[in-house]
Amino acid sequence: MENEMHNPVKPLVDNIIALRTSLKQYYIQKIKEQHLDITYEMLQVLAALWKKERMNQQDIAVAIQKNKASVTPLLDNLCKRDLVKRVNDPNDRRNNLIELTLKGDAYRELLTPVQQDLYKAILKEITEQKVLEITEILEKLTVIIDKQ
Amino acid sequence: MENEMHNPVKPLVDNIIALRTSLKQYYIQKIKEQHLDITYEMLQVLAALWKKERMNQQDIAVAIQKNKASVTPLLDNLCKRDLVKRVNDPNDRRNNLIELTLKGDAYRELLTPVQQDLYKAILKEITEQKVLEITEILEKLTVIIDKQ
DNA sequence: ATAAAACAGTTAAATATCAAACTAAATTTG
DNA sequence: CAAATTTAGTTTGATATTTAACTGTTTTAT
Repeated sequence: MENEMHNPVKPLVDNIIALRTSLKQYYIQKIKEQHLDITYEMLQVLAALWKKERMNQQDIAVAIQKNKASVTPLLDNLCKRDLVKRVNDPNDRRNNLIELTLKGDAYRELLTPVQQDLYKAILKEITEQKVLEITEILEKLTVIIDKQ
Repeated sequence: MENEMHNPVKPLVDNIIALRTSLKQYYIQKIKEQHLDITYEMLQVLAALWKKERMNQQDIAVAIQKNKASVTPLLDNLCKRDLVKRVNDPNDRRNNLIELTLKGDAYRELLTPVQQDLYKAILKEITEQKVLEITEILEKLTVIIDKQ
């Protein structure tokens, strides 16, 4: 959002949006280089499942910060590509438990290095101390905004 | 993106995405409170035009960090709502010059306070010095990521 | 001057997003 | 225990996003 006032927060907001765009573009490019037929958003789902298998769709929605109505078509597309499968939960028939297929798990080996490369590149130029410090401030910022 | 390693960059990335989501949600809520029939993305276009009138679509795309193919339907929707109009550029017939309508300009009075309120709320809890500092680091981060 | 390249915008097709309304299942409450 | 509420997931409808191919216009280079 822009206006004519001089306010230091405006460039900050712009940079947050730009940074998120750059992150997304980074992953899109790496996915393309490996000729994988997935989107950034599908990668977000896979990454969440690499961390914790067998989540239901609601858990996935929370983990990747999306609306549960967005998760339904995302999982449809991941199933179509044989990367995950939906499994009934016998203990609570409302749940779809989401499981990685072998292919979905194999993508881990292809894509976690991509993540690690980026993290290493960042830590080569910014100290861990600084990273922790701005993480804390961004967290605080999120709280402030959510309070409004 | 997640994995099992302990890496301080992971929480930073998560916070960037969360913060962008919070920002978007903040504006969506304020738009809703005023019963305005626009999306966050349309607001981004309007805000760019409040700063600089009569941009072509390419300029708008750059200003709001979107693909030019995304800008076409965005402007279609803004025209449909009578907030902007497309004007032919006699000097370069490739260009659509985008102009605010009276209604589009009136939205400025409704929505710039929303922006200012947020900026003030942030500066009440985080010093200007800190804001400038993290802006600089985020800028640096974007450069690092784009270089990969 | 003309051919090639660059540029602005649109379109198509696939995907993603969100709110709201909905179904079905589980839980809470009186 | 039955009714009310909550929860998980889907659907719908409108919008946004991306890449790639395409049209028309302008600029560049020979």
